[in-house]
Amino acid sequence: MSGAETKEIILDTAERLFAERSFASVSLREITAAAGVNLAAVNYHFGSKDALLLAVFRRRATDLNRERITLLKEAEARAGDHPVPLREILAALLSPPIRWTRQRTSGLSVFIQFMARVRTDGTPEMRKLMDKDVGHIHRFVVPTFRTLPHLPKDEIYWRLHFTLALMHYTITDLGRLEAISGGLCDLDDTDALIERMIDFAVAGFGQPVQGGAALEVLEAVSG
Amino acid sequence: MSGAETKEIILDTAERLFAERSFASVSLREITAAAGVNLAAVNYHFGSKDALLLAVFRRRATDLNRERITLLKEAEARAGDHPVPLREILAALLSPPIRWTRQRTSGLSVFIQFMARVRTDGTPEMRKLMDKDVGHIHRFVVPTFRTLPHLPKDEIYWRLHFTLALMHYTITDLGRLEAISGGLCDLDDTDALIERMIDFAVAGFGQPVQGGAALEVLEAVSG
DNA sequence: ATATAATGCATACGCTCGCTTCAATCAATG
DNA sequence: CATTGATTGAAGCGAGCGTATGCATTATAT
Repeated sequence: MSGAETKEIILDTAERLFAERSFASVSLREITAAAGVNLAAVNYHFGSKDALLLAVFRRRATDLNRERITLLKEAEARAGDHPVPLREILAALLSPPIRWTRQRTSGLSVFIQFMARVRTDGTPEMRKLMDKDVGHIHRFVVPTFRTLPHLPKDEIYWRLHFTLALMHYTITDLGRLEAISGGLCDLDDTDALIERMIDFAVAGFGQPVQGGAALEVLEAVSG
Repeated sequence: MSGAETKEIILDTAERLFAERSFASVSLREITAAAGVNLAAVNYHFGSKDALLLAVFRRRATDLNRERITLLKEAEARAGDHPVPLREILAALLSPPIRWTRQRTSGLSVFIQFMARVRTDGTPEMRKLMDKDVGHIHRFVVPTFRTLPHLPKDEIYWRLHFTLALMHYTITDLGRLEAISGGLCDLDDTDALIERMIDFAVAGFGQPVQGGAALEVLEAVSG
């Protein structure tokens, strides 16, 4: 096995285990045993456990955001001079991570769960990783302002926050839905799942502002 | 200091630390040091670290669900023979944990974050705790079926899932919203926050079913 | 007041952790 | 084939972990 192959196997295994359990509860011995490599390989190739976590993150994070931005730019191109329909902005934001989650063959799937864990595992290493990801959201805030000019900006932030909630919770706790519904909900149709989620979010954006009606937004929302 | 006092202090401190960081990354030495008690006190009063986690959970979980059920029953009483307005069902489900989160003086606040961590910390101990909480949701599913008889049941499950997402994400990641919005959003007005969240969810419930319109639900939703 | 139980405290055990060391092995090069 | 640099393997280090033990201290009850 070449050195590069060893690195990849370690990254894959660590990504999977970190996605499943908390950073502190996964030991290097467990990772290396599952990966079939020597214990010392992690420190040789990555330097430390913390650095391994960072490497897992780095390997895929840029890909994900690139995919989102590509979708957003396509939507902007389609819109021309007009504001981008909200539905398409949200689709660019939500569909890549959801799709990644659900293509079971690829390592991208577990990476999304890994990301979700990073957001909730309160260790300092995790928080550092999280902060690297805040800036990308702003790229989606700006076109949303333009699409929904009648909504106060703080209201848009709130509703984007709730939209991210849908995504985040769906990624981490879809199994819970299966348990609650007794298997009634079809979790395998990814496209339908994304549509459902976007429908829900778009409806949330379309509601009038608290304390005052703003029905104009309904037009912009439906694009 | 009496034995009961010691137990309470340990529970408070453990609850806080477990809310902040992952179960595995918080050591008994850290807990007992922060609590100002002896290291052996945990094993004396609770038996083990796992048992301490369980005790933290037990102490408050019943209170939370009792409060939710009380609100739901009040809403049912007000409704009489009519279906309970969706808004009130969701308020009963969402407002207790959100209120608990935001009353900074009380330990209830950190307990909600503790619960949120339990849901995402993938350790086996945590999963056991999670499973204890599934059943309570069903109490809210049934009246929702009755209020929205035109919606397919799986659709209701989906939208309840999304609603729980709003709650969960808001509890865990409100700081993120503050960062993204640059402090624009007012996070201190709890009532307004709850209203916003319920508005968003009600709007999501009010949308027509995928592939077909069902405008009747709009009446039921607004109650 | 004295006996008895409950609790607090300091310490230590056994274990696993992340990390290091150093010799063995492999691959490529001259 | 010998040499060299990169990688792997096995063993072990000190530190921190959860837990157990033994004894001091305090509270309770007769």
